[in-house]
Amino acid sequence: MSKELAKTYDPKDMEPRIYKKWLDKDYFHAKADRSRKPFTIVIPPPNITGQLHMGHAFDNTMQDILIRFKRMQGYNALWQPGCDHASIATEVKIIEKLKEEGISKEDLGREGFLKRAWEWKEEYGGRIVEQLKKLGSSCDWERERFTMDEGCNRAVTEVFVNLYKKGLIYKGNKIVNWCPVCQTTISDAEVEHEEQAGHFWHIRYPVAGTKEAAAMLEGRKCESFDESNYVVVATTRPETMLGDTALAVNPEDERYLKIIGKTVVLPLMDKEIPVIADEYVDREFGTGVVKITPAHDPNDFEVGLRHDLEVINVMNDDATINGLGGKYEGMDRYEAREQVVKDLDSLGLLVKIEDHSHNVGTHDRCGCTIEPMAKAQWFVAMDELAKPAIEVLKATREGRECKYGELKFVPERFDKTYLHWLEGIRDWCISRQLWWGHRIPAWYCQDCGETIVAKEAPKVCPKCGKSHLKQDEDVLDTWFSSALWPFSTLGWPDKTEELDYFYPTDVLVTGYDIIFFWVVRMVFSGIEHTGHSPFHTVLIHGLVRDSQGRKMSKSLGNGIDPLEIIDKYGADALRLMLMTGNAPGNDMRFYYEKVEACRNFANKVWNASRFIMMNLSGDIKEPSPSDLEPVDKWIVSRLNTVVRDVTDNMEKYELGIAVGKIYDFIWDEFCDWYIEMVKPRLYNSDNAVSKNAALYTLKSVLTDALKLLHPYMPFITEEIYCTLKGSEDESIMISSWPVYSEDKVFAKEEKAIETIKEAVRGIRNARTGMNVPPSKKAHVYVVTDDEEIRTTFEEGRLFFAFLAYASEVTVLGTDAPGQADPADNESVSVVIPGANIYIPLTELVDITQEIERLKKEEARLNGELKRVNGMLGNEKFISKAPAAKIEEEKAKLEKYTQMMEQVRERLAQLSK
RNA sequence: GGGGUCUUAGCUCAGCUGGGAGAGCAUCUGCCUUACAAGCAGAGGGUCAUAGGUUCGAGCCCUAUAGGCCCCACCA
Repeated sequence: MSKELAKTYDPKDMEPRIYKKWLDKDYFHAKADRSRKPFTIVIPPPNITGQLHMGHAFDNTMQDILIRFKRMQGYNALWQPGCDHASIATEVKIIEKLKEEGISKEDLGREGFLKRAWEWKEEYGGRIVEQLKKLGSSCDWERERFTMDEGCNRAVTEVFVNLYKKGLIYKGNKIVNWCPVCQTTISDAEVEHEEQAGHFWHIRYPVAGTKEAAAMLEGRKCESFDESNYVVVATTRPETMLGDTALAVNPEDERYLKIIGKTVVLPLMDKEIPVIADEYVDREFGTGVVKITPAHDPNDFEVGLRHDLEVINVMNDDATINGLGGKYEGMDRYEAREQVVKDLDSLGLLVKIEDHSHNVGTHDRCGCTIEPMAKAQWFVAMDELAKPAIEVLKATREGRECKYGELKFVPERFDKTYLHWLEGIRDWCISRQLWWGHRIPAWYCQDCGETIVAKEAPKVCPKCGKSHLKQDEDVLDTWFSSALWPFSTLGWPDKTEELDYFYPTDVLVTGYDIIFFWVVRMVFSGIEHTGHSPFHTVLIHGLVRDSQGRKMSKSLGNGIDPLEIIDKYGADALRLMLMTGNAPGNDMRFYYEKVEACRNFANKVWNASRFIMMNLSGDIKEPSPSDLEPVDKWIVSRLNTVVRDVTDNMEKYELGIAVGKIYDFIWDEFCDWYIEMVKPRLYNSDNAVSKNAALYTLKSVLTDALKLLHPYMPFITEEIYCTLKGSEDESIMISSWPVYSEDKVFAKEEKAIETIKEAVRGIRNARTGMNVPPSKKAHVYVVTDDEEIRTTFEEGRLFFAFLAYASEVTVLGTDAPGQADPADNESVSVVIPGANIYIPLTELVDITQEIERLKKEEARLNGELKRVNGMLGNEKFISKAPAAKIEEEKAKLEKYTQMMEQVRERLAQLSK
């Protein structure tokens, strides 16, 4: 006894109920099992600060589709879930919250703060997981992990220590990106460059020992300058001159040859600095003289290294000037800039100010302008790590074997993004001046200064034996642990069964915006620590934008909450909307109309299923092949093709194309044609065999179509499937994926039904053209000398009549004896290949209208003939095109020629 | 400065290895045809940005141009 589907499609109660069932049945759980092939996806771990947004919905829908598809195909599918501690993002949020309570993180102290952070994690960490469940995500929740759980912590320490021992992690005093607001370093990937309008200040630096220098040193404004006694430097950041330790010119610049090796006096700081020659200086740019501030500019830092210049950091961590900045101490960097310019002007050293737009680095999180600063930080040396990560992708693309496995991006164009970043990569600054995160496993001996990097806190210093050790205060960049995610979650560094079985994983799904942050780092980490690329395919998607194409963002307030959409339209509709009509890697816009259209499709599926079930009474037996009618074979054959194409598309990650085909099949072919075609058989109980064949076909085609749709719309398909099976113990998600079969190819029936469809369309078209209401039935004559067509219409008489609003169908030959000639003036005619169809509409027909219509048809055929003849008349086409294509065109020529004859004949009759 | 990408119906977008231009929404016309008005049956609407090229054949491949978007980059 099957229970009935509710009258209207209502996802609201259904979806949570079904999700709970799946959980209860443990369908999402995957265990290592040597007898089966694994398929693994690791989730991009959402931040514990997170709320599900459209981007997550998009990303996770794609993953769920792949996982469900593979699971149905028989793979042992694991979707490994978990969350990210999101070091800086979470810390910032907690600080905000503390601020509301009127306390700072320093008030709490490190330990107290961490306690609060863990409380935060407990409170908010589970929220996004609940939201992912609402979306239908079939993650193996029993394996849920966290980047700061015990296992991940061990992986992080292991990696850090290993890389340190290999010399690939080092502590160095280098220039880093410093965020004065967050008061921490950030990596290059976290810096956003934006064009800003600024100025070029041209400043005189007097040569040491000149009268100009003397005047300056006395604090007098110099009124006249001797040209050879100074050089002019153009700078966009005058305040950094407080830390200048040289001026540089190009060694081949004739203008400045004489001054190389001399010293100038640094204005305001009143000290002498050398003029050096370095290739780095572009003669054409600015004045050709560059001030060198090694502590506050990455290029200058490099120049400083080459020339052994002093590095003077003139700023505090909040970007105010420090004690090394003379009288500007305490001023903010922008205040200092103003004051410096003013002071230079009063000394007569400011030549001019030009407008100049230049790129300014900002922190992607807070938007604050980055201050490059020389600081002692921990780095990962990238050169050696990048090489195999580049190699594995190139090898895959070139079809070469690679010991690191395979790696490719879908779509392919993101290869370039990946390679370009890796090829130009600089060392990765991994230390952060934060508290929430993995603390760096380095200890410093307070007595002898030794640095000890170890998995466990050392008791005594191995060098001096004293026990006065202090751990490094900093934590690691949050991406350091994310980089290990594909293997740390499977148990690494232990040799677990899971790691052995599920790793390397298969596909990674993520947005193009985090290729640098995450994908690159997972690949080189995976290769370095496990010997393999952590996945063979990276499926890249774009951003979900608002209806005007803007990024959804909090500040704009244009974000659309997926949960609201799920609440209103259902998760299935949302999922379908996200996957429809979008090419891989492209951004998409969110429209309510699109969600509605998808909800309507769900409703269509619902009602079609309801209709079928309404008619399923008693036992439906599998009919013998001979009991299947041509229409049944037609839909089976069509489904078979769709199964093949959809599977093929999905295997190539063409998820949008695949679902488009499923959608068209269900709506157009199955609902609008097949169901309508079999209705007369369902309503007529006289022929039990025929009715059974129809019902069986309806049920089996629906079942397979639901299976194809299941990865995209898991809830509705499960609900219908179970109702159809009459048992809640069944589940479509563990049913087997339909397979293409040669036994289900019915070419003859496909052709026959297409002929009938064409006739039906022609008749409907003609009737509409004459404004005949469907309720007005009419006698339809099919006139043909083609035996096959004749049989087709004889066999399909019942449904043909139903679809063509016929009171009666008569099939006859052109010279049928004893029949009234249907081709009299009082009828409408429809021409299809191989046959003429006449409908006497005595009282309604309008001859002029009919002639008009036929002339239009004649024109259309003319166009077709012209095209075909053009091709076939082209010698080059005949000699070069594939034979099959030529045959195809010849067949068309024959078809159109014949139809044209029929049309002209009819026109001649009517014009009499 | 380098790279990528887009320009297809009024709107938003598909168009998989080149072989008769598609969908959804919108518009127009009929239909309450006993699964569905969240529906059914029809209709109109496109020199596929521009100019060349390759090819028997180009929305698709190549080159250039125009405009839009994105990413990367240490020209002070």
